[in-house]
Amino acid sequence: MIRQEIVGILRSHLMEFGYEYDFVVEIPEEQFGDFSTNIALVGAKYFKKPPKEIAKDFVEKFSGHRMFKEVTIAGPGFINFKVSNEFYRDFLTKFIQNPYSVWNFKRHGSILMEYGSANPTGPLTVGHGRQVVIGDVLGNVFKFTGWEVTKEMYLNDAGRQIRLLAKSVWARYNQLLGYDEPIPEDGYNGEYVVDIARHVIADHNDEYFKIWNDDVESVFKSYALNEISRMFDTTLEKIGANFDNVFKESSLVNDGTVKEVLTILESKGLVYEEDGALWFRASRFVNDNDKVLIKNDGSYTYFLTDIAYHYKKYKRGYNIAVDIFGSDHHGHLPRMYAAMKALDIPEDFLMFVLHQFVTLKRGDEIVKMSTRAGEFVTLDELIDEVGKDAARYFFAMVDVNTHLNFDLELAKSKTDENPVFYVQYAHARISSLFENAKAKGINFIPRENIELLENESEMRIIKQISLFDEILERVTEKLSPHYLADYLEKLASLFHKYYAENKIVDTDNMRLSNARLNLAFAVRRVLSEGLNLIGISALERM
RNA sequence: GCGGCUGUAGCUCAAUAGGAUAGAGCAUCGGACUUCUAAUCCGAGGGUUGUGGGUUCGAGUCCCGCCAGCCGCGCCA
Repeated sequence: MIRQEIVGILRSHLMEFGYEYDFVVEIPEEQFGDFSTNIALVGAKYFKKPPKEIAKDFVEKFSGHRMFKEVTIAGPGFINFKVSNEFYRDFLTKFIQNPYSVWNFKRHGSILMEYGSANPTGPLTVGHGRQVVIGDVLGNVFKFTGWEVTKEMYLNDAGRQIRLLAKSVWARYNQLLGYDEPIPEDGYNGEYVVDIARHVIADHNDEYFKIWNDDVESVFKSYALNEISRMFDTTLEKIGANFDNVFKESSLVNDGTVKEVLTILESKGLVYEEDGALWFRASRFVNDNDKVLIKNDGSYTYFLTDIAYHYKKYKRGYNIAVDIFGSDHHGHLPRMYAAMKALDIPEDFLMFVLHQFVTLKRGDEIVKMSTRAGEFVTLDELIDEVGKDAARYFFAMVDVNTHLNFDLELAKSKTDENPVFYVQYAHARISSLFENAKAKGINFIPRENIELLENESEMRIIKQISLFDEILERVTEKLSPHYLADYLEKLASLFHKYYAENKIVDTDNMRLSNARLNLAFAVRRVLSEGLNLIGISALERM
């Protein structure tokens, strides 16, 4: 917020000088000030003057400006700003009165977030967990910053994999009834497959023993789907993922969207037949090979239904669609962009977040997760072991592009090795301050005595508070939630330090106590908003 | 072979559109609880940013080559 103001002022001064070019206002190392700009350095080639002289011209314009305590030139020509205490105190007062008056969120459009999409053929994995948390947090932040958000999960209930699962369940069903039917090749081996078979037996006894046809397949398919959906729901609830909608692949076939898309592509001459299959001319739009839409056995590829899904997303009126996948799906991107172009859907409609993989560790030991052998650690087990808060925090705390090393021992530990509690503790600490104040007969009055705040650490904290909206914007621009976690840790750290150095509740100095409680109050507000967005609990007491 | 991501302190990670002396946490070592919660705080050590070139006032960041790791390159999803 403050940064935007500085940018604005600088830009208008730049225009007065008769120039227009890009520059940055950033937060430098503390010794240099609160904010800093390279406007004079970048301007050298336009002004045709040395950066330091240009800087001087700018600095003159700032003399006597109420917002700043100091504007100086340093190094090769940086202009450094030190914001006045008065300005910070005004900011704090406004913030406490109504945070939304200082949070600079515009009204944005509508956005459809798709994530956690999985074949309903087995339990959600740890990898899905990362994806779900990234999606959930991004969705929360988008909503908070003024977007209309729909969080959606796509269920691939129409393809070959779900049929394989049905057949696998049927094989287990026969085995349970005493016939040694082998699991199909590429089938599913996990224990949950046996559980589903048990359900079928409970309801139908040996009705389908050694009988396999299309009708039987659809029976087993629906048992499998129901069971797996229930498993998904349980797990998703445990990790606190709030989907607005589950979208079934099969609905695109049933409501004719797939056909509609095929018709459009055909009418544009973008499909052709070869080897008994129907192909899409992806190579016309992107640097990739053509792709199959309909296989030679007449069934649809995942690609075709996914095109239909995205066509439908666009038709549903969203401004932007964000898809979150594991990085193993990056091969899917070019063909999707090609399809969007083919359907005349604007280029900036579809955005992807590809997150890197998760490695589970127990101390130094890597935990093997092999899906085929059915010996994976499921997301469910992970949450049971480390808890929702730790799981979410760990998934949200690193850049989506960074391979995540998830240390189970660390996530579980209740010691200060664990970064999860740091922020929560700051929140709990402040809550206890207020209890303490109350017990000592200090009656907290919002916005009173703020003029008594004057030391460096107090100003640092207010500055950090003032950066909240900008950090959230960054989360949505860069599509990575880790900026928020970093921010909250920094704020918590500043507060812990402040707490250690200053007595906040002090009956010998009631007015100062009230001033400091105001500051603590604002910190707690930001912490709880931030923790909320990440989806972990803001505790009153620890 | 081609493509995507990654390589930063012993470990896990940051570094805000190319900015100033590359920062945190953990671990290690040394301090701080008769005083608002020590799940905290203070201090110390720890680096040729994988490697070799290039671009410029300035490179962890951009370009080219090389090395290493992960992931793709299906009529799987």
